[in-house]
Order: sequence, then structure tokens, then C-alpha cells
Amino acid sequence: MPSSINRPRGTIDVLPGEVEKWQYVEESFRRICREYGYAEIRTPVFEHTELFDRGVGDTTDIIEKEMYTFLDRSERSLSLRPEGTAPIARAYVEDKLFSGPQPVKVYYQGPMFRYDRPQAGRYRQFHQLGVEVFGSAAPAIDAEVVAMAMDFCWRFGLKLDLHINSVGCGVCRPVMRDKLCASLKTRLEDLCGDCRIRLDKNPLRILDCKVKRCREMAEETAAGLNFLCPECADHFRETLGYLDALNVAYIVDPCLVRGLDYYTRTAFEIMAPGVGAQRSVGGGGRYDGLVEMFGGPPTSGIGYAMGLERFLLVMQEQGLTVPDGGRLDVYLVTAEKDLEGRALTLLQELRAKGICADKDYTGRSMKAQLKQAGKSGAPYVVILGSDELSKGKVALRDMLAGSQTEVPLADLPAQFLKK
RNA sequence: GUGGAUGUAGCUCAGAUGGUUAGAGCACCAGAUUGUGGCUCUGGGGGUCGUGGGUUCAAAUCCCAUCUUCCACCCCA
Repeated sequence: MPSSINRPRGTIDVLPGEVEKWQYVEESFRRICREYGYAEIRTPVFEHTELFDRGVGDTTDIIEKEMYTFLDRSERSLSLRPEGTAPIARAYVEDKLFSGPQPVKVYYQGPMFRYDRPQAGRYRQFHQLGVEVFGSAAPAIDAEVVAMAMDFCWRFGLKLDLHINSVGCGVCRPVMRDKLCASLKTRLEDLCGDCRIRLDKNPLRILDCKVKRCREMAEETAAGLNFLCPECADHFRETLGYLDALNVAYIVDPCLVRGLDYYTRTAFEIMAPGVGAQRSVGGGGRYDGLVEMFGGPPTSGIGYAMGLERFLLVMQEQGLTVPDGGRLDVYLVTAEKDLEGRALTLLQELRAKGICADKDYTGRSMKAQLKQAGKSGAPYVVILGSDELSKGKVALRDMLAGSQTEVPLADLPAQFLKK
């Protein structure tokens, strides 16, 4: 007996019954993207490792401990993409999208890979829905991107909080970081162990430390700094103004700093209120230096990504369902074995007209076929029997009402098409 | 990567202190006379008790390891 093989840790099989929800969310995302003027882009699932080292930042957790990196047969170091923005910025440069009309608005959906410790709502292969806009530094596009993300969630009836902040630019952020460090270093003994390390590696992260003491201390210090340069301050104020105009409620959260190095100015996160550590459903922000870092012209950019698994999880928590599609229109039952051939051709005729139809293929009794029909969810059953057939008719059974009529074979497709 | 829980049929779970062929509900399949579903009744299939070692006359039940899932942290989607 060969031993069974399981799926790798942190991965899931999306089975019939569940996959319909995925499809519904994915299709809804496509629709809203089209409405907002985005075109789809597809990039490889793996890239040169260096792309992420440079783009995401080689001191981030994602790069330091979460990448699926491997050597291919030619000894190239490749990595499964841990996120979508760097590859798309790469494509923007490599495929010279900067030479076309600007801004370039693209969306993507697909799997991402991170070697994390799995938990509910957190997987090693997970799926993101995201958008990126290149070539506009206008606060209005910040607002549109954020508003679109919220619009998408609202369409499902999701109740989520929008946290937003400005993390400054290449000019004012380093100044702020230095001041924060200097200030915190004087109180080193008050910081938790993690934060002492963070102080050297990524001091901004102290702002969202779980240890209350650190957090309070950092908040105090940060609030006192009021660090944004006039340009960044204006940009942030205008962005918030547009959000107000769009009736998008937000929480300005001075402690919101995102884990990827490339963010500038606007940073935001969409959080599910309440339970669980994985409350972040999506997030994004501006990344004005990224394209240049990849050898492209100075180009501003902004985008966000949402986690499909988390989106679904929150939907479930909030008791939201999706309309169930994928049902059959009709199930075909044969009363006698020798009608099998006739059943097959009838089935094909119906399908050719776009009617979703199926039958049994395990040689069940008629009674059992009806039972299967019931389970299939098909609202109608067509019963093929020699009595009716001799009159050129079939029996059409309404499974909800439990009633049955005889219908001429020729009229059959019309029965379903009008519904 | 750190700390802590968990693992018995497809699913939800019973199986006190180790002891004959491991159970239930649901699901699945088949029947309940002559061509008809959803209710009911009857019967059936299905588990090397996560996996691998060990202790023991004997282990689902004790010990060790390993894997999975889950919780918290790190971090993030």
C-alpha cells in the first residue's frame, strides 16, 4: 500500500461548495476594477530573488525569514513572489509601460507565498486581490485607491475600519526616524526586548508594538515630532479631504507603519473590528521611489492588496453569504435502461442551447436518480420514459412544487430558456 | 523563528483509572412489489484510533519523536 501524500503545510484545497465563494469574490473584484478603469496584469509567480531583496527591503521579515527561495537547474536564485507590488513595478520598467499614456492603472489577483507559521487566516500560499497605479502623485488618486478598496468591501456588506496615516517621504522620514531613535535611546531600559532590536533595525515598528509601554512611549514621542515636511503634510491633508468628500470614514492612526520598506506618504490598512490576530484584511499605500529603484524613470505609485482568504473569513464572521450560482437548470432521469442513448443526445441538445444539464452515470434505479436530482439542486427534472416518448413527449417535473406535466420534446429547451 | 494546545469513520464527537471483533449522530450507498425525490423505516460500506518508535502478557488509552491543525508572539494578506 503506497502511503498517502498530504498537501504541504499552510496550503489548502478549495473544494466545490467553497470555491463558488472564491469565484464570486474574484468576479466581483474584476467588475469593480473595470468600473474604476483598471486593466489586468499578470506577472510570473516566481522572480529573481534580488527583485524582492531590493524592492521589499532586505531587513524586512518577509525577506529575512519568509521567502520561498530556491536555485533552479542553472543555479539562478529565484523566489516565489511574497507580494505583488515589486513584480508589477518591475514589469512597468521592463515592459516600458512608462512610455504609454499615464497614469497606468492595473489590477491583479493570484497566489502569493510566504514561509510563515500557519494559523487561521494565514497561509503559506495565500491569494491577493490588488491594484497599482503608476504615474500620478495627486492626492486625488490616493483617495480614489483607498475609496475603491472600501467600496469593494461595502458591496459585500462588510463592516471594516479604515486606518490611515502618512509615513512621510524620503526627505522627512529619515529625520523623523533619527529623532525618534534619539529620544527612545534615552529610555532604552523602558523598552521591551523586541523593541530594543527594532530600535536598530526598524525603529518605526516600535510604533505598533503590542507592549503597551513601548507603544505609549513611541506615540508620545511621535506625536511631539510632527515630522511631516510641508509637501507631505499638504498631500496628506488633501487626501483626507477627498476621502471626506467621498464619504469614506477613516481613523487617522499615527502608529500605522507598514512592514514593507517601499512605502511613502499615504499608508492604510483595512481592519476587521474585534476578534483574532489576523484582523488585517488588506492594506496598501504609496511607493514613490520604487520604480526608480528598479531602473525606471522617477515615477510615483500607489496600490493596495487584499487577502482573499481573510476577506472570506471576515465575511463568514459577519454572517454574509454570496448568491449561490453553479446550479444545474435541469437533471435528466431515464425510466428505462434502453433509453440511455436517447438521454445522451437530449442532454447534448439542451447543453448546446446553453442550458446546464446533467444526468446519472452510475446505473441507478429511477427512484435513486430522482434522489440524486434532488441533491443536485436542479429546479427541474426531465423524465424520459417510453410511454411519453411514444407521444413525442417527456415528463417535466417541478422539484420545488412537486408537480409534473407532459411537454412535447420540441418545446423542451424553451421551458428553461424563458426562466 | 518562539511559547502553548490539538489529532478516534467524509463531518461533529463518545470511548473513567491500559484488557475480548473501537461506538453514536449526520453524510454516503442500497432496499421498503408493479416507472417518480425531499419525511419515515430497514440494511450496508467505511477507521492499521495522525505517523514512527518504545514500555507492557496486553495501548486509542502510558513514554519519546515527528507531522498536521489551532491559539498567542514575531510579522502580515
